[in-house]
Amino acid sequence: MTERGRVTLSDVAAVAGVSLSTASRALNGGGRVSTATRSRIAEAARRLDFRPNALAQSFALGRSRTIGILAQNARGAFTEPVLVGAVAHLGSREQACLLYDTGFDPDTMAESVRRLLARRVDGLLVLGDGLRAGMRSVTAEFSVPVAYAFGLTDREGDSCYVPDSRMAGRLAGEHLLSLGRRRIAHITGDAADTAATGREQGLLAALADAGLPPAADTLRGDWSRAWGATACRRLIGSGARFDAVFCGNDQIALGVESVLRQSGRHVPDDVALVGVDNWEYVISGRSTRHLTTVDTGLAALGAAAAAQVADGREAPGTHAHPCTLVIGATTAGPQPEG
Amino acid sequence: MTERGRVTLSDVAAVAGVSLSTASRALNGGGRVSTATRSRIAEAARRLDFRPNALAQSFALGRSRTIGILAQNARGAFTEPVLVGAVAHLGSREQACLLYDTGFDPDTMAESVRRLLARRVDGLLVLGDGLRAGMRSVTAEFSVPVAYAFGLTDREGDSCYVPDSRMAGRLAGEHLLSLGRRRIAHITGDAADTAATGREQGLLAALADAGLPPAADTLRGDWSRAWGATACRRLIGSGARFDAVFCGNDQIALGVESVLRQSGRHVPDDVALVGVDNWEYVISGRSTRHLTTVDTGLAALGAAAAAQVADGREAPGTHAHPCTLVIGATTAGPQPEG
DNA sequence: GGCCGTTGCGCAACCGCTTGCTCAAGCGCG
DNA sequence: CGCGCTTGAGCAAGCGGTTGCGCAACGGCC
Repeated sequence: MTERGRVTLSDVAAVAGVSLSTASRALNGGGRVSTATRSRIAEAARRLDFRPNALAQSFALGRSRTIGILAQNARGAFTEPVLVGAVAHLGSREQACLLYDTGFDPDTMAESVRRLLARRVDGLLVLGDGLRAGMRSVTAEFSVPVAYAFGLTDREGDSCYVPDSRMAGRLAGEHLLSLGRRRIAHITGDAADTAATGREQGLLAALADAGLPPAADTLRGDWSRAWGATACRRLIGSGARFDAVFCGNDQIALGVESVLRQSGRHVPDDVALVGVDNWEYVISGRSTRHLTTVDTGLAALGAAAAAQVADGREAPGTHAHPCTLVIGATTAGPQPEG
Repeated sequence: MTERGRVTLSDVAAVAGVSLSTASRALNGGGRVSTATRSRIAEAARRLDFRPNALAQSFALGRSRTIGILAQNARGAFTEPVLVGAVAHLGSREQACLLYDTGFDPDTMAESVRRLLARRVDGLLVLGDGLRAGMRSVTAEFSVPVAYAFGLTDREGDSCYVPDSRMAGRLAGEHLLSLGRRRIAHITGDAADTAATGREQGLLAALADAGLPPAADTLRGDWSRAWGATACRRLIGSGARFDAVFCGNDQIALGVESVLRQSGRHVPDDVALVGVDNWEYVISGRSTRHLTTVDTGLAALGAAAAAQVADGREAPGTHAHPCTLVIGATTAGPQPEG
């Protein structure tokens, strides 16, 4: 025993003077074992520094302690945080994960599903690539829990986790209103993207609650800085008066800010600015944040979806994941730098 | 057989009319099996759609098909891409991964190491948090391959993968020189960070090769946009003449750009600008990139480190991972928007 | 005091696959 | 023609646990 290898359960049993089965039952909490015997075995395990062979255990139990992850585009800017959040959470629950980056090809995806089944994964997390199109549901092909993050499926009742876009718009709107802004314009991205429409709805709802109309019709384009600049010029050119702009994402906000300054307007005194995505990272805590933005909480979203897969039993269905407001210089105080 | 469960190897053996052992050897390629028998078994396996029980296989082989990942800070802005690159690569090699996000506490780390050993991981990837401080080497505690990404260890001979900071500076410098810029200034972050010093050295080397001095002394501060703005004002105030600024990261570059414009200088005609990190994401391919930057290739770095762990046999030692130049509007052509 | 229910523990089967060893057959060479 | 080596294939052990079932001891109740 303990020759030069590991301590096995039979070592523990021998030391405790019981049989393998009793030792197993004692350590797993199940079965009928007297308190005295149980503690004797526990003590022996502790003394020997017994660590169960996870491989054998998994095998005997038929559970792999592994969660499969199917990503349509793991390297996407938005999927990365979701993925990391999920993987980190799984780690904290002692679950390994096996990631297949399938792209959008149904055949590759089907093949990956077969591989995961062969590997006896304990659960499956499917990572979408945003809200553009519904994913094909694979829930029925698995007997283990399946959840979807950052995307919706074509099947009712699947556990889907998506950012709460309406909340993002509402948070931004309410923040601007709380600063006394009354003429709020909205510049956003792709109208086909439900993130854009959700954020817009949230903003409009906040404005409606305050009894205010938007300062101008929503300007829709793409998600780029260039579009933000173009749209801002158009907004200025239209003659509309506005004291705040809610931008569909941070890139747009940067473009807008740039044009505002060129036109002689001061940010945030003349025009306050809010983006979405919290793309600006802060390395040291000292530096102040430039852009006020809404953090969509993607990592937490990934963790929540992972929790559903690993631990189960949140109610199935679509979960809109909350977001948070992050205040920066573009809505607060004077803006001293850059 | 095939009752209601899975197809097992004994089913295949029975169909092929051979013993379990022969079937096992035939499918694994090893042992001595005649070509005829081998193909008969392969055919049977195909017909039955046999998929080996990965759990049992792992158990018998003593390999978990799992790589441990020890991250000091998984949610760091820079570790995320490294992590995703690594996890994705491991997936393509059929390796699961088990992530422990330990923080910097040595005790937590030691406990995680023990857990990973108990789980019989096939390899270990340690994810640092940049180049600030050396990590404690754990290579000796494992009999399986260990690699370190995004950080160096306190032990000679470990397999470490870090970004090539000098190359980043050199690429930026050579690009600016190739555009005809001759008065290149440098604004960068924390002088204690080897990423900052490496990039600076690379830039200076490129300038020296061209027989040019820098346009001004390097300005060192932090990595923030605010510092970029401050430094740029200082640079202008110093009266130095310059037609390009290489910025230690993209945030600094944004701050610099903002001040340049306020001061009436045109980017890139009057002053060209290069950052580092490639922080600007591009959602649709159409939109043009704003900032010229150096992509440090963190995902590829993670993949390379993972490859070393999973497949082994690159030479051990420190590997400086190459980076690439990404051209945007701040060095190319006229800058139409924002 | 006898009977039955409960409790505590061990025996042995089993999970599905890998692999060392054994044995039989085939074949070339002296 | 016989010997020994090579080749092909099977037997069975073992990996390290889990678990159904059986058995013995014990205690309460009529």
